[in-house]
Amino acid sequence: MPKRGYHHGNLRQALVEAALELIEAKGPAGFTLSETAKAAGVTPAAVYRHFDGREALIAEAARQGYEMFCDVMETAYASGQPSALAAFEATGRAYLAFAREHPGHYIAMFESGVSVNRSADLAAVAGRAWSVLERAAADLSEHIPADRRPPAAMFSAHIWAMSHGVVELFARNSPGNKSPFPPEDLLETGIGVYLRGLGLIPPDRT
Amino acid sequence: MPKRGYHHGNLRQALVEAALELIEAKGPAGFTLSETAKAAGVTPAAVYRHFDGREALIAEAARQGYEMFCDVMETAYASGQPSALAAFEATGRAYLAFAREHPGHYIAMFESGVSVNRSADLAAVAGRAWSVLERAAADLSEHIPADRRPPAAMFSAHIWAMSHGVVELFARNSPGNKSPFPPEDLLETGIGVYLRGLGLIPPDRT
DNA sequence: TGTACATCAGTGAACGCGCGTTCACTGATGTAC
DNA sequence: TGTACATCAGTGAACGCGCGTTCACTGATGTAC
Repeated sequence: MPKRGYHHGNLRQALVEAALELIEAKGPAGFTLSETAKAAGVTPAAVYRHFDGREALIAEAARQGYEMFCDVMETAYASGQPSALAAFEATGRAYLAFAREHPGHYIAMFESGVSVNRSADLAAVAGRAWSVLERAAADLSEHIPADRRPPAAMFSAHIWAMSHGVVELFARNSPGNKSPFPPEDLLETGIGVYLRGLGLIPPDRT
Repeated sequence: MPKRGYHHGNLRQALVEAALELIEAKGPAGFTLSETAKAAGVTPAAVYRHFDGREALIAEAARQGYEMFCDVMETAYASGQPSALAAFEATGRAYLAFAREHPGHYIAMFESGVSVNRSADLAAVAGRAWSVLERAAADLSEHIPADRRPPAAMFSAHIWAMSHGVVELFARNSPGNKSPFPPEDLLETGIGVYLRGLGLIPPDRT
């Protein structure tokens, strides 16, 4: 880290990180441009050297989140290859791990109210993330007889919905919303039951 | 409706309804006490005749939501009896129907940041809602051999997670987040696959 | 039925606050000669 | 190496705004006599 004088050096990224910490600590509504600037040790006006405004800052945080999310999903997918099942299960675990390790990013991506269509960049990277999950689902569904096979998009939508639901309802340390089970277990078993329902894993495997 | 003069007549409920419409239209962050008062045709200060403040107003909206939610869940559950499966499926459908028909309530309940432990009333009614789903799951899981039976709480957590995920990701008209399938279908098929995974419905029923 | 009065739901003005944003500026950095 | 200068990242003061909340008040309602 170079000396910190009048010029910050890398304020842009420092702002994104300060924003993420605030979002993580106080939720999407708790984030303000002014507080973010203060947390980065800078005047609110300085933010405008790097971003068009408040929304652009959150959007950049979300974009970086999607970028990382793509990476972890792709890595997980590759790690399970050539087994379609192993690849799929790895992406499910990666999803939850991402949400837990990067709650600020996750909130910026899904709960900040920033539309994914705000910019072409954002839409592109979000689409990439989506497609990893869909590819994993499509690979896996090839093991299902064609006449009983649900569309891969529906398959992945189910998994995404369950993953997101587990994150929102049980993986947040929201006061009083005590989770009856560790969210990892909840998601793992939930997906397990679901896959068994598709006939993709044997009925009596636990 | 009595004449609308200086005294409103039923301002308390009118405020709750105005708040719900605002939440529905602009999301949980878009809700403000002042705007709610204006929408009800009243000065912001008048709100304090009926509520302790901003939070108390949202909490009351959430409470009424949980109340209705309990009712529809219980009705759905009863409607499927004595078949545990029919009762369970009806509660799933009722969940989504509630979220779609009463988005303001749903948001107040799950996305407004109001803790369910804010008051004893709220906690009690939320617990009741929770328990309907759990009871439906418990009934149904009795048809599973004891050694392969997941805890009913886990079972219902899975279903709740998938339901909530479908609502959040696919049942909102958020711009650009186009749903590939109608959310009703998504949830119905998702739960169907899940139940098949538990061996609760025959493998080749569609 | 009519009058006096208590009640209390709603008014309207005011408050302090933090927000996002703008603007002319200043001072550190780095390049040209 | 040293000086002049352009660049531009950050300052600090100011803005208008809407927020939640408070307060003394006013005027409609309904009850007692």
